[in-house]
Amino acid sequence: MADDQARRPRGPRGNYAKTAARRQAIIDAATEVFGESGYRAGSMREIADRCGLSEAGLLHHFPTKAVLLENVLSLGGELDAHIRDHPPESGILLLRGMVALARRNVAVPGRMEMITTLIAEAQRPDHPAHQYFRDRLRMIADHFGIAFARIAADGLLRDDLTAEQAARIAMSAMLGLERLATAEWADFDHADELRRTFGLLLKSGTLPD
Amino acid sequence: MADDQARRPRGPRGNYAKTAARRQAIIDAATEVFGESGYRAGSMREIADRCGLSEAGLLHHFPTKAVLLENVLSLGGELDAHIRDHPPESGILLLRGMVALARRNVAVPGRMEMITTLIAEAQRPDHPAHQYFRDRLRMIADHFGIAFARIAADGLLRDDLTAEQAARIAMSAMLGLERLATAEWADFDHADELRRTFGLLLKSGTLPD
DNA sequence: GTCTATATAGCGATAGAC
DNA sequence: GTCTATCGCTATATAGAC
Repeated sequence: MADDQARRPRGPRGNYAKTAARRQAIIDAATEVFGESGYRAGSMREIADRCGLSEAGLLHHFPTKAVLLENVLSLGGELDAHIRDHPPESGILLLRGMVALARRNVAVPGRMEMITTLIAEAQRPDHPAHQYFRDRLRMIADHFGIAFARIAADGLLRDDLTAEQAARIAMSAMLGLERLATAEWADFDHADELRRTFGLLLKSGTLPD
Repeated sequence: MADDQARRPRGPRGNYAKTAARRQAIIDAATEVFGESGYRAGSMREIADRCGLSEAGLLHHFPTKAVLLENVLSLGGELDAHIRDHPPESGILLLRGMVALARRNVAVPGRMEMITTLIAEAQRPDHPAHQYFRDRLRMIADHFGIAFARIAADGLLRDDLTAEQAARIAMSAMLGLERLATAEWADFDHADELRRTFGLLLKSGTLPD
């Protein structure tokens, strides 16, 4: 595998594919470990062990622990980017997008646990992921705010709620389900439950699937 | 402690008040530190420093870090005991009790942060507080289950929801608001927002205050 | 690119003086 | 009841051999 790559006259030199695969394996292991133990308590040794690597070998790919965390989070950012880069044309569509996002997040093994664990830990201003989660929460809040402002303008919101109240309730539901999802006995369909909650906020009583 | 008890026939001897005050100061500091850094990352040194005590001096009052955590949590248990020991006669009253509990929890400075932080950390089965938070979540789930079963039986539940669905939504709302409460820009009345959410689940649309 | 060996630092906890 | 001093452990990160 390495020899094929080395013989090519142009393009990347070393065996990049192998390195990329190794990096991905490290990121996957780090997601697991950070999810189980958090950032600070999760050790580089544990991550290295799960990749069949020594600690120093791991540090060759990611020079510090904080850099590794950044890479783990930016992977998650690709999911979040879906919200950021796709401003939907209607509030209802945005709610549906949130349900879809929740569905995808639960599907990635260990991801929910990692997010829950890191969010709590990152409350500290000096935590490497503090700013990231601050921005993420703010972004989610803004999007719900926009969604319900439009829904209210379209006359689809329940009469006894303001757009701000509805946005806060919707956001609490999403955050709460994230936490409930980590309980092993909570074996219901989280995304569907979120859809049902959103429906309660509308005049019609349901959010179309 | 055993020696003191053996020697004195009745009534307290030494300056017990001073010791009790010191213990309380330690618990307050530990609540802060565990809330900011979590149990594992939060150090006994940091806690000792905030009390103006040396590390060894702190360990005189609480022999190990785990024992200190137990004492910090059992303080919170006094709040939780309110739910456990006061089975209300109606589902509506139970919901009102939950709103009141939320109101009290937010009022204790640093308590919400500590709970959020420790819950995430205690996902690991080997964490000293794992069982405690497992039981706590289970207890909350059970109480919501009972509450909405009664509400449904009384014909007060929305027609398009089952009691189980309503209980899950209510619980998610409570957990989500706990997390939202730690965001510094979320300066709304969390307990009132919870009351509003509960109202959405009822046929009447509102939960009486 | 991966290893062994090591530097450096912080942790919880103990021993014993005062 | 509180201190200083210290032990034993684990952590991140570096240096240099292969």
